[in-house]
Amino acid sequence: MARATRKIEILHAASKIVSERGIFNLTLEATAIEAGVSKGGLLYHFPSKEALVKGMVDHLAENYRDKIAASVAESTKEKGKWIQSYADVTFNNPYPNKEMHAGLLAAKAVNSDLLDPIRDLYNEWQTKIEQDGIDPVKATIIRLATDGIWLSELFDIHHLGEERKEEVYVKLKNWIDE
Amino acid sequence: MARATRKIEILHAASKIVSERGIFNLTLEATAIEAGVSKGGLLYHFPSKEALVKGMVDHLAENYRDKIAASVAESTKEKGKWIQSYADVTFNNPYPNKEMHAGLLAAKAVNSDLLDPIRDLYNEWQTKIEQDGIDPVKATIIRLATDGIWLSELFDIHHLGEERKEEVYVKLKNWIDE
DNA sequence: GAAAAAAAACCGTCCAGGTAGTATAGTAAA
DNA sequence: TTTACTATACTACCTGGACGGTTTTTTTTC
Repeated sequence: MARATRKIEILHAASKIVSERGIFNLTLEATAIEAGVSKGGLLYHFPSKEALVKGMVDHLAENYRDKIAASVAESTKEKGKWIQSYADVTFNNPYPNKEMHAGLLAAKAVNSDLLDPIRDLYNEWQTKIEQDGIDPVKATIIRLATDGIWLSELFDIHHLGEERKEEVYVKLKNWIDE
Repeated sequence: MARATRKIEILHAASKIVSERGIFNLTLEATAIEAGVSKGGLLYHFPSKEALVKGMVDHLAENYRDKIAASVAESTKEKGKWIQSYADVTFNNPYPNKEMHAGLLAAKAVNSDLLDPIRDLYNEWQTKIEQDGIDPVKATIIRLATDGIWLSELFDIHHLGEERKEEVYVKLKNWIDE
């Protein structure tokens, strides 16, 4: 194995293009150039554009799952560790979120079915969050609010100031332990 | 055919295509066919694809603004009528939301600057929501949670069951008046 | 442990099909 | 006369993917 990283490099390149230049600029050639590989080389790893986008989504879903799981494993809380971890990771990790944004947009554009791994992820989390020792409705609201932050970052629609964002974060956190 | 409606029909057709077939199928020809107009006719109203997408966003921003404003005007509440209206409209109006989804995705794909009218809208609402007689952090959380519903509908990621959605809605509503 | 064979990783060009936008000539109604 | 279109043809360009190579790495054989 020359290096399993080549595939990953290509996926990062693709995400970068979507983030910085938009989905219409995600072409095979542009991705190849960004990744420093030839078009043929790219097609060796991902035999079609759809395969490339599928690769993006699968990869980020796995990453995100691990990230949350690691945070949960570290937690010493008795109740609400899942929702706490979900909020922590989303509020404090701009980087994987950016890849997530790119992956979601690309998948939505190319073929909605490619979003299935994300759907699975959400279903898993929602189940965990609802069975985590706190009121499931409350937990769901916290999840939704966290997703709301996400939506505004995805479209750059309305950035809460850092201060207000922090206030929201603290209030949600306290609410978990109430 | 009535005059002013043609442009709007074209915009609806464009939204429909984005919703049902994805952004890559939003071509000038497909839009013209869907709207029952010739390609030349479409280009008469919208001289470029970007102009078309701009039309989509401008139109839906205006619509949404009116919708919320109407709900606020109807409200008899003293406090929290803005956040209440925002939640009401978003939770209970699947239709304009669909157009919003299409417009957001199209604008994000074609040219992020086209999202400016939506940004203005959000800034206006956020200001109103924070100056509406209730704790601004609480109000912001409710807004975010409402946006969270939106996110999951946009990507069809995780549909809360109707029951849970209703529970969330009720809890948020009660929280406003607390 | 070196040579040979096989597999994996990668290159770069070519092409058919599609798309935005232009051009033009004409029609119908207000 | 202007506005609001229809219909068709055309251009200039881009893109996905096929294809036939080449190089690098791994495995097998002697």
